[in-house]
Amino acid sequence: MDSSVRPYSQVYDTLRNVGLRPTRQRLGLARLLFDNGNRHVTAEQLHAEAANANLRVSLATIYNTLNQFTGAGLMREVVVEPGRSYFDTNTSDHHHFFHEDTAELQDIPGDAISVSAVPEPPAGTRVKRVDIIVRIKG
Amino acid sequence: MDSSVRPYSQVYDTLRNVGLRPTRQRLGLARLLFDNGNRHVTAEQLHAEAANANLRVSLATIYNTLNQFTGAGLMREVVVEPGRSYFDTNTSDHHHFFHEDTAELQDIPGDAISVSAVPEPPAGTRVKRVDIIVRIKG
DNA sequence: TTTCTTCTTTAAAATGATTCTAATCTGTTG
DNA sequence: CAACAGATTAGAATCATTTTAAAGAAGAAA
Ligand SMILES: [Mn+2]
Ligand SMILES: [Mn+2]
Ligand SMILES: [Zn+2]
Ligand SMILES: [Zn+2]
Repeated sequence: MDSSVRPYSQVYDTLRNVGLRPTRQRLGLARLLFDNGNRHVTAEQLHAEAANANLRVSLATIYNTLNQFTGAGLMREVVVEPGRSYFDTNTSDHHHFFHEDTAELQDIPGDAISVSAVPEPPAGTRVKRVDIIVRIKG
Repeated sequence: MDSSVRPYSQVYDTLRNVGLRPTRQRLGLARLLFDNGNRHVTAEQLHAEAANANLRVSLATIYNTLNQFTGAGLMREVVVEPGRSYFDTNTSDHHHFFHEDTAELQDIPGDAISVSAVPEPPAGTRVKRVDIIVRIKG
């Protein structure tokens, strides 16, 4: 588990497990995303971060990768504002504060909040997910 | 209260009250929006509906009007999908089912669902609104 | 009602996020 | 290594929304 000795091995295996080739770009992005705790990033943010980390990746690849990671269940998409999407490395059951001033997301652990008595979904439908967004301002 | 006698008077007063000139376009859109129970519409949907009702309004005016009505507190914006916004004529405290198949919103009355123990917002912030989206599929 | 001012509407262009295209490159497997 | 499938990328395209700036309509004053 010494990341200085096997720097890429964990994400490498993760990528293999979900059927994605461990390319230089995906490995680099996976490290940025998963090696630093839970993250909520937009494509542009991640692109800037990659550039900053000397990882050359096109914006198209950023989008491809975020969508692939999300499709593979490694991340999830959070929609709070019209116009742009956030991608969340925390795939466990949880909810969010959204800081309207700074446009930042912050986790609310799943057990710190809960919905009482969710009404029956309309006949013929089933609940896929319940999203709670607590919008806050300075 | 006979709408065939005073067809526009209610929305007319509403517009005056919020400081918006009662123009032909705003009056027509307000009738489409408010005279038929609660609605959840996208700009494109309302534009099509207006055309269908023989009301000539540009798409730019649709956007202007939806944003002005929202700013005036006559409607609110609901964000559930990346890429487009829904505008809701129901301004009371309530939440939503979102049908992922049909991309339609359906109200959940405020008293039919509630959040237990919303955690304290981070220091220096206050809660502006809590949005609950119950995502459902056929 | 005429005039004056301010607000509104609109076509068209601009913007911004995201996706697509199609050419080039790279990882994997034999 | 050879061959192929899959991945990356620059740039174009798309789509929702906003902006621009010119023309039109509403309200106030006279
Ligand atoms: Mn997506
Ligand atoms: Mn808006
Ligand atoms: Zn999260
Ligand atoms: Zn609603």
